[in-house]
Amino acid sequence: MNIGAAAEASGVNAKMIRHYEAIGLLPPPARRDNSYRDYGAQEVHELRFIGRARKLGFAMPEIAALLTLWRDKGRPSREVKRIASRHLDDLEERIAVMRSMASALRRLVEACHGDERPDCPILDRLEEGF
Amino acid sequence: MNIGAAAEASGVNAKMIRHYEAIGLLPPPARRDNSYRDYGAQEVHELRFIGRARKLGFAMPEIAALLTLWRDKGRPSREVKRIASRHLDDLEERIAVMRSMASALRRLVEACHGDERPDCPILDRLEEGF
DNA sequence: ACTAAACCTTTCCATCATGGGAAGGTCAAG
DNA sequence: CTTGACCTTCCCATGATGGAAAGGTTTAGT
Repeated sequence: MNIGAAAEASGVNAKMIRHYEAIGLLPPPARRDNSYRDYGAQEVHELRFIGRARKLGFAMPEIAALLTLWRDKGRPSREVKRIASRHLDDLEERIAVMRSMASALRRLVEACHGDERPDCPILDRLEEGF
Repeated sequence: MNIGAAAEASGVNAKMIRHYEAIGLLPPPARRDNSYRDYGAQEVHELRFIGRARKLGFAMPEIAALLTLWRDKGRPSREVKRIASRHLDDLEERIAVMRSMASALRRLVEACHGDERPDCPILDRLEEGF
């Protein structure tokens, strides 16, 4: 299977597949005589795994760790849970930050009359920082 | 006022001040004989504005637009409100995405017993994608 | 007056995930 | 036999941030 077909089958585009190989996330695949990369079902399976982990917002080092654990059929689930929990904490932290940004902004937007007059609580806030 | 002092006074570090100048967000400041950048109260005021906008999560193009409006004392608040509203929508969209990531992950983490046994719903989910 | 520290300058490089584009080789269908 | 759709590698760009080098200047301490 060429890289384009593997991309299609896995949902990870060809550019990214090469990238994941370059950063060592994936082992270099077999090459055909024409030097084209050649992928099989297993590789596509791993690519799918990566794609799903990205959709859950895992960063690349975390994905690398999860992938290693996934390949190791005897891994302790403790390890996996630890990585996922840490990521979850991180996500929740970032959500909290964004929520506080959003609520501050929402108050300002609601307070701004938004017409042709120049006075605006949004700019006041950015100016004064109160 | 040297760049270091302006950084201290505004809370925006010197590296970033030069960067904002380089991307055209700030006009090039006066230079002293020694070619050091020379800042006054107005510049520090603008830097503070930028810092606060960053804290509210505005992206640089948005900040550039807000800064232009802020400088224009006769701007219609409508413009400002429009930019802020759009950013707010964007923030809320991203929060929603992250919340759905987090809740999916939370369910998985809770379902994983996290001991020395190898079976793990987190990996199952990444594998199967159900 | 000399020296060392603490500034300042520019320029280059790196991050992280993603992708555009060039230049060139290969393959399949018309 | 040409055309178009692949593939290859390599370089560059993003956005916000910062590290580091190599060099000039100012300030403080002796």
